[in-house]
Parts: sequence; structure tokens; C-alpha cells
Amino acid sequence: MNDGDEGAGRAVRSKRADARRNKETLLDAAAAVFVRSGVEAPVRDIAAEAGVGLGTIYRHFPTRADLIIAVYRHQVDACAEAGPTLLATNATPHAALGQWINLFVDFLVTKHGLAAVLHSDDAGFDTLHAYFLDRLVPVCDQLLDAAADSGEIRSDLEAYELMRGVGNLCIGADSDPRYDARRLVELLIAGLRRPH
Amino acid sequence: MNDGDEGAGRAVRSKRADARRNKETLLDAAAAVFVRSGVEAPVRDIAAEAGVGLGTIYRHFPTRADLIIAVYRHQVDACAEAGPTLLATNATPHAALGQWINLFVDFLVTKHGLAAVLHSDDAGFDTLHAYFLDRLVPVCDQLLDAAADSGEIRSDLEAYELMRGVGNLCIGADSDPRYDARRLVELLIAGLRRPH
DNA sequence: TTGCTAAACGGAACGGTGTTCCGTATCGTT
DNA sequence: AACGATACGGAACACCGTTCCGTTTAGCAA
Repeated sequence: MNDGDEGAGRAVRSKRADARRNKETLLDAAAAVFVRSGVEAPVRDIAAEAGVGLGTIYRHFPTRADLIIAVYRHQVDACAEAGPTLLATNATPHAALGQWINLFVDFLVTKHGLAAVLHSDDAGFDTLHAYFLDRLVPVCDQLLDAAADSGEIRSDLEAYELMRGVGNLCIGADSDPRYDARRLVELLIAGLRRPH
Repeated sequence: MNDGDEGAGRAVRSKRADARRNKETLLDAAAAVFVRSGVEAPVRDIAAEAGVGLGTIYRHFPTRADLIIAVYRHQVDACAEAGPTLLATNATPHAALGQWINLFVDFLVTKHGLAAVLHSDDAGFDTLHAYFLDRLVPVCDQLLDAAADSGEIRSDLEAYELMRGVGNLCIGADSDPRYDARRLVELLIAGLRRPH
């Protein structure tokens, strides 16, 4: 994860200072452009914002998806880490699940077009897709299991499927005042309740 | 809707025979290519399949979205018309709503990428978006009202919002065996039930 | 049958993507 | 100061939807 030092094996010469600087600049620029124009903003815009050539972007981030991952990695990780915490601090697993899903929805909805790009079957966003799934599905699974064990919800839905569904519901949620993803997700979670 | 004869006003010379023929050929070719490669297939592929130049496509269908509308218009209309019928033949409005939604989901899921394109905020698909909405929202509204009046479901959800939600849930449902849009939509509809 | 003209055709060309490639500039070390 | 590895910039490529216009043809009239 870190630049410069390699924990195992022979020592690897650390990156050049300008390279490390550019990577930071690029990350900041991308974040700014994503806020302004959405995650589908042209790579050239990001290069311009950073005052850097196109080659530089692609050397640091082999593909657009990798850049997007890098920009949002911290927030995805934070969401993943919030899972166990919520489970511990809430009265019921179902409440924890609801709050965690809300966290995820808020994250997606506030990033223009992230949800859309996340679920486009366009190859090349595979790595982005995979990263979100790898990081969040296990957490969701844990919450789902806990809620199922406590008898609050039906137990026949996979975490993967729920995450995809919730992600899908968030598509286009910004840029359309008549569409409230949060409400629909709540409905979906409500539909999960076991008809006791 | 018809080619050639204009019901009102002065007579308009009917289209040339080759033009009418090409339009048919194009519609068939597009349908075939959409099945083979999905609705996002390049326009050039459709032109090649039809054995026709690019100009010909764009003269008949000013934009890709118009071509997609033309290909699926019949099925969308059929879905719209099924609404009142289902309401009349089902025991409860809620059952009718469920069946109608299933019809819509089946339609979307079986067309590669239609749902995705339908909800992409890409301008240029606005007309496609608008056509689906104009045709289907009123029908959904009628079903929703009936079910709300009979007290089966909560009444605080707009037809527009439900249609968008269902459409979103269908995105990527083909090409992913681990994701079953039908089930999630059922969950959503279940969540709609009034907690009596 | 033969002209003639409006209608329709084909496909090169345009503007905009993401991505690759390579000559050039710079860093960090000797 | 010199030099090689590293990183840079941006022209070039492949592909997209769409536009434009010179060429062909259908259909009618003489």
C-alpha cells in the first residue's frame, strides 16, 4: 500500500520525489474534478487540473478505474470498518444493518455518477467493481447473518445480491429531485423483514 | 405513426418505396444486433447488418435512442396496455400491481443493457427515458392508486419513483448469475405493504 | 421510352473519448 | 560534472456517435 518501502524481500529503490509528488497532486486534482463534473469526467480534464501530461496519469493509474479506486479508497475502507462498530453499538442487528446501509447509500449518492459507473458492465471497471465488492460484501454478510440469526429478517438473500441491489438503486439519485434512493432502499430493507 | 399517409391537413407525398423498405430492414437488423450484442452495440454494426450506409440510419432515426424506441415500442405499449387488464382480472389491486411489475421486469431483464441505457444520465437518451416514462408511469400510477385505496399498501410513493427504482434494480441483471433482479423487486414490492 | 428532379443513399470526415508510445527532460547517484 | 535510470508530456491511435455533402435512384411527366 505504501510507496517507497517494500516490507518483504530485497530492498526496492524508492520512487523518485517528483513521482510521489505528482501522484498526490493527481489524487487531489481527481477528487476536485469528480466533485465538479462527476466520476465520468474525461481523463484530460484531470490531467489539466493537475497541470500534468496524460502519460503521467496512466503511469500512476493504469486505468481510469484505478484512479477512482485510489480517490475513494479511504471512504470505502471507513464504511467497511464501520460495520462491526455499528453491530456492537446498536440494540439489534437489524438496526445496525439499516444504519450501515444508510452509510453506504450516503456515500454513493453524494458522488456524481459513482453508482452508475460501479455497475456498468463495461469491462475496465471490473477492478473498481471488484474492490467495492471485496471490501464491503464480507461486512454486509456479517450484518446480514447477525440479523438473520436474531430472527429479524429472512435469511435467503446473499450479501452480494443486496449490495448490488442497493448500489443499483443509487444510480442517478443525484441530478433527479423526484427520485429519492434513500427511501427506496428503506423500502427494500423493510421488505427483508421476516413476516413474523 | 403510419408512414405515407397523413390523416390531417394537405396531402403529403408518401415516402419513396426504397426508403420504406430500408426502414423495415433497419428495424429488423437493429433488433437482431440488440439481441446479439446488447442495446449499446455500435451504430456501425447495425448499418453493416442491414447492408446500409450510416447516413441512412441517421435519416430514419435521428439518434440512437430513437432507433431503440422504435425497436421496443410495441413491447412497451403492450406492457402499458396490460395494466388495466390485470387490474380487472385480478382479485386484488396489489396482486395486479405485482404481476404488472413482473411484466416490466421481464421485459427489461431480457434486453441486454436496456435498463442501463434507460437510466444513464447521458443526454441523448432523454427521449428514450421520456418515452418509457410517458407510457408507463400513468399505468403504474393507476395500479398504485387502486392498491392504496384498498388499503393494501402505503400511499406515500410516487409511481415515477417506483418505476425508476424497479428499472434501476434491473440493471446488469443479465450477465450476472449471482444477481436476480426479480427477487429484489419482489422484496421492494413487499416493503410497500402497509404494516397493518 | 426518356428526361428530370426531389428524395434517399453511402461513407468520408468531425469532434470527443480512453489508452498507448516514445522522444525528451529530470532526478539522484557516482 | 557526468551519467543512467526514472518519469514526463503530448502526439498518435482506435473507437465512438453524429454530421455533411457529392452521388445515385425512384417516380413522375412528356
